[in-house]
Amino acid sequence: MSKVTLKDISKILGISTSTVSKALKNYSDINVETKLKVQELAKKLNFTPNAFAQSLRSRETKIIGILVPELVHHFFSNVIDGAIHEAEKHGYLVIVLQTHECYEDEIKQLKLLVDKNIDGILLSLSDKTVKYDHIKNIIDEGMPVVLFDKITHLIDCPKVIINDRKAAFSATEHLIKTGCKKIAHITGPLKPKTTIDRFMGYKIALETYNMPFDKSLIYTSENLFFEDGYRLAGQMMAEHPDIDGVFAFIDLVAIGVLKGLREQKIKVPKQVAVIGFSNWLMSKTTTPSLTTIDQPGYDMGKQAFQLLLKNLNQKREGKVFTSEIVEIPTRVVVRKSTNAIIDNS
Amino acid sequence: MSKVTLKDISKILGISTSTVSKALKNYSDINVETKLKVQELAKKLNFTPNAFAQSLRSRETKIIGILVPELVHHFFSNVIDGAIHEAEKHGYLVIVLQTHECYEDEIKQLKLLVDKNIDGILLSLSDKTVKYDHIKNIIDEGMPVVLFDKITHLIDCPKVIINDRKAAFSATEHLIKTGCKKIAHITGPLKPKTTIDRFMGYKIALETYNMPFDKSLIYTSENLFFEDGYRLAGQMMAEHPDIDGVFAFIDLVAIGVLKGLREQKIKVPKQVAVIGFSNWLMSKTTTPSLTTIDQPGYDMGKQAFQLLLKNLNQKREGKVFTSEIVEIPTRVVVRKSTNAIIDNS
DNA sequence: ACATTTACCGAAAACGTTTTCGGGGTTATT
DNA sequence: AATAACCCCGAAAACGTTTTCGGTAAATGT
Repeated sequence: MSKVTLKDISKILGISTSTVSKALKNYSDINVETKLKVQELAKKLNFTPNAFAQSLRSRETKIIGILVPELVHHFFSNVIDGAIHEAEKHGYLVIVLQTHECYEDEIKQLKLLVDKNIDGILLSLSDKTVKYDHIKNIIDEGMPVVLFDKITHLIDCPKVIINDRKAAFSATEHLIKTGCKKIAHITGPLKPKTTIDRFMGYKIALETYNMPFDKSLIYTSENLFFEDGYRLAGQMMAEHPDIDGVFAFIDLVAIGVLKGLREQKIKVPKQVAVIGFSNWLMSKTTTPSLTTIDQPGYDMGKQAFQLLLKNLNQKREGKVFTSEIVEIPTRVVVRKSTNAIIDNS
Repeated sequence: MSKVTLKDISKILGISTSTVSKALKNYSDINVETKLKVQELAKKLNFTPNAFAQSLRSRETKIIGILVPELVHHFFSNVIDGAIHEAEKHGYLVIVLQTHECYEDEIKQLKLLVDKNIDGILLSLSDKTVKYDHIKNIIDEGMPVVLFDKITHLIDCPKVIINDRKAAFSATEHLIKTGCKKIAHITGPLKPKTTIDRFMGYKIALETYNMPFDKSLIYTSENLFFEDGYRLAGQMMAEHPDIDGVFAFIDLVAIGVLKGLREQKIKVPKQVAVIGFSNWLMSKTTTPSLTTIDQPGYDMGKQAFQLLLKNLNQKREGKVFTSEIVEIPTRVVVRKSTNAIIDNS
């Protein structure tokens, strides 16, 4: 019933636990026959080393933590998926926790992870986080941390990001190149870097193509709900009936816009083109299907773990942590909610 | 830098580690002043007990595992969300793993969890699993396991389920009560209990309302993709132009059906009504919005952990495991893809 | 005055593994 | 025959915590 230990094996074979341990790990100072005897018996008894005892000695758990704002979220669940897979390849398991965009929760959850003596942490900041001491402290105490997606450059550690500014530029550019003359932007909650970057990408695209920037074309969705897009579609068209393009912060809001426009009998993309951001599963199911920016969550999770692994090795060798930054490429996924590209040749 | 231990504190105060340990745990045989001194210093040095050492002694990790077919899935991510929250309330952390509907992976991932000496496992079976020895074995060896959603009654352990048959009955009944005379059913992969139950619910509803059961009205989506629903919408209407209701196994497929019907200029719900299953986030964003069955994932996760906790306590007290079965209620979420209920009064 | 209780503390073992160090025995080298 | 080299194994300490079991000294009771 209870687990087989080294001692059990050693007693049966009449040898010491040290010998058993070494036999199982193929030490060179153990006789081949002894090794075989031990390994056979171990297999027969289904011996698996006690993880606590190993951890206690090696100071390693082979467990990492991942902390995201929301687990029930197409993008983040993809990141977690990628991280779990990559971790598993290297013999690590993953504890998942959420902040629900709450600063206090972020602090609390990080403490839980640190106290469990896990080997490292993958972290995406909550939107509310504006101070970073709680994170700097755990890094200073030797815990490897990798930031992804929702990051800040005020923390010195490895990071995995997309270039939100560039991606937003591409999104806006796509609208421009498909003939849009008056493009609205629905932005997100104001604090996070992501919001600012996507807004900047939008603005720079307009400038690049010599189009006027009009502050009144910026609408805000604080909580990024479907209903926000639906509502804002009405407000936008009332205030600016000649809008012919909308770049929304996130697919869910863009889909709300689609629905709002449809109810106003406004043709998409003929009269108004719409582009979203993230390429959620649902964006290909809408009518018309939604043009969007692909934000490869799985890859981010995978890369994030790889960066973490590097620093786990650095730590094991007593070396200093690296602070590499990996940028994951995004791309425009062209579907039916935007027009075909105009060929000026 | 490295963690503060009991020994560190004991050396500073010139007392034994036993005393320190007992002081921190408020043992009655320690002088109040000593306790205070110890507790103050512990707080000052930011002492947190070493989790490995505790686990090694107590044989408890305060970690559980949850194994689901797919993490990137609206329903399962909700279950995980619920489980994580409930677990955290009781001081447990959660390791998340996936089977990707693969039997071999299920075996492998379970072994990983067992070998980590976690305290218990929440498990939803893969669609491919038809033998259950790997699960029975770990239960027999004393690991508390709770099954949820994708279950089998061939394993004796606590379970959290929805009544798929009843839910599917309600879905079909809703179509009938809103005037549908010829109702197709899109079923899922053939083996899992869920598929059979939903099919049975559909069939029993027809019988109950004296409607003919026609085998050719049963269509199958093996992988439950959006594209399946889209394709089947065409096939269905070609083979049975007079279909006026569709009950799909899952929302994603139902949404594919919606899109397929739209392209054939078939009015929903006027000509054909559609009902899905699960109440995914996207089902309220479609046009028309999708009537569906709400499958409360968060609650399932929460209840599953509570059942697990019961057996963790049973185990601690050396008692035998319970095998309670909790059924989570579902309900029809009426939206715009089905007609209004006909009042016969 | 002696016996007994009470209050407080520490030694030690235990959880199971890993690894260093050295010892004992055999074989090979001068 | 003495020394060196080598092979194989085990004792022991270490990781940090918890808890049992005494033990000493002071306080109390007779």
